[in-house]
Formats: sequence, structure tokens, C-alpha cells
Amino acid sequence: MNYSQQRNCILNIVCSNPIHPTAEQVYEQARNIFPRISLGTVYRDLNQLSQMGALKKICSSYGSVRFDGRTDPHFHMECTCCRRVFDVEKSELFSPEKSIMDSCGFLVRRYEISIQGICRDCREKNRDLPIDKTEKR
Amino acid sequence: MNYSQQRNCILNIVCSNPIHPTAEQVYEQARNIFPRISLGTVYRDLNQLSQMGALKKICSSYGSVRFDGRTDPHFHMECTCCRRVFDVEKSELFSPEKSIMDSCGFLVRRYEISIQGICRDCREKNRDLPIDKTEKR
DNA sequence: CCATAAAACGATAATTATTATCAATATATA
DNA sequence: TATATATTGATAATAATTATCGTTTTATGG
Repeated sequence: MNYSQQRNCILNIVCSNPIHPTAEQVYEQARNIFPRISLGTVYRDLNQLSQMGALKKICSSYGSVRFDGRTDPHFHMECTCCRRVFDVEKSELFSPEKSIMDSCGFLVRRYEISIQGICRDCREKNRDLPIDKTEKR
Repeated sequence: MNYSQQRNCILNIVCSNPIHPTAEQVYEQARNIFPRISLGTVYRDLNQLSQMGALKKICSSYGSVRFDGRTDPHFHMECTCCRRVFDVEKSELFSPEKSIMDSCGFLVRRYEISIQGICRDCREKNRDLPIDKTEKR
């Protein structure tokens, strides 16, 4: 897998781009190389790439999802004014407030650790994949 | 402020509800008390309440935003199968993998710390509020 | 209390973000 | 090279959220 030119291009765009671009931003850049590429393709490929672990989906508290080509352990901080997303090295934690302010001048207002995994219930039922989309909890 | 019956109802729903409901779920519950309440009102009030710090917006990696009435320091973990969002006490960190598995059987697959605040650039410009929505970074 | 202004409402339209569909094209592989 | 599979672009559909606007509630000052 991973043999199409478009998908490789999309992966390269995200990996060579430290701004954690949105799908829309990736689309804009990809059009410089594939002028006829469709936004649907960009979304599809980004989701595939993040499912196969080549890149990471990061959810900002604002607007659309962002993507990150760095897959080594690190975290993110988002400026509530300019909405840019910056990297934080794992070593600067924990707790982040003072060390981050000292090292890069970012004023921490709030933070949250979001953990994904599989709960005991689901493990006991040997679930591995998401259950039906329609049942919200 | 915070004087309308609808808004108080919405706050109560979120605060008395440990499932971290979506706006849609809050809407469904609110209709039991105010059958003519509008979904727009629910969104509007939830955003106001979270802006004034009465509750917290939490972004799941899936579907819609969720809300949390607990404002004391704690974090969240989301099951990638059933999509429920559970609380994690701050003391169980850091690093979460083993301690969480031991204490509640949740298998940690990945986690991310998302920090919000104000970057050095914006602080130097004395910015306090989000800049124009149209300029994405 | 009542009048007035401000805030909040409900209904609905509009927008934004994302996913789904499907016929055509590109790619792998036997 | 033929065939099967994967992927594409175009487009429609859906989902989530925000905006608009005329009406109703709520606070407050005389």
C-alpha cells in the first residue's frame, strides 16, 4: 500500500510542515503539485495515513482537525489568540505551567490530557474496532 | 448574568451528568423540561457557560464536542470502541499507561496533552482575544 | 409597580467540516 | 500484457455548528 502519488504527496506535505495543517491547508498545498486533486481525496488520504500511523490527527479546540507528521512522543499547545498549534517536548512536563513559560514564553491557561484506548467493558467483549456510528454515548 | 431558566437548566444537565454529553444530548434532556427549547439555544448557552468557566468544552477525536461540568483538575480518556469519555484523576499521571490500566482496566493506546494559552508573540502584542476567524494558521 | 433597555429566546437559514458515492483512471501482479 | 484491485476526481450528502432576526424574558431605575 501507500503507492499512489497523491497520497505520498500528502504525507510529504504534512511531514515537512511544522504548522500542523488542517485538511484544507494540505489541500491548498497539494494543488500546487496536483492541480486537479480533490478535497475528498485529501480527507480520505489523511485519514488513511493517520490510521496506518504515518501521521497523527490532533484535535484543536477550534474549527477543524489538524494533522502532524511527527510521530515521536510529544504534545501540543494551542494559542487561544492566533490559534497556532505549537509542539511541546514530553520532557517539559509534568506539570507544565512553569517549565513551559520559562522555556518558550507560552502562557499556559488550561490543559487537558486526552487519552485514547479501550475500556474494560470493550476489552471484555473483545472489541477492537469502533462500534456503530449511530449509537452515541 | 446567568439568569435565564434555560441556561440554568443546561448548566444543571451538564453538571449532573458524568457522561460528558454532546450538545445534542444536552438538547434531548433539556426538552424534557423546556419542550420548545431550540438546539441553537443549547449551543449558544453551552458556549457561554464554557466561556465564563462554569463548564468545560472537551474535544473528542470523534464527532462532536463534549461538555464537562467538573471544573477541578482532572483529565479524560476516550474509548476508541464505545466512544465513551471517562474521567482520569490527575494523580494517576504521569506517565499514565500502567497506573491507569491497574486502577481501572483501561488500556491506553495513545494520549496527548493539549495545552491552551497565549503564545509569546500574542502576549507581546497584548492580545487577549482570538484574532479574526478567517485567518487560519 | 410600571416603563424601558438589555439580554435571551425560538425558529430557521446559512455555513463549515467531513464523509459517502460512483464512474473513470492508475497501479500492482500474475 | 491482461486482469484485479486500489485510488482518484467530481459531486452529493450529512453532520456539526453558527448566524440572523423578530419576539419574549428579565433586570433596573424611576
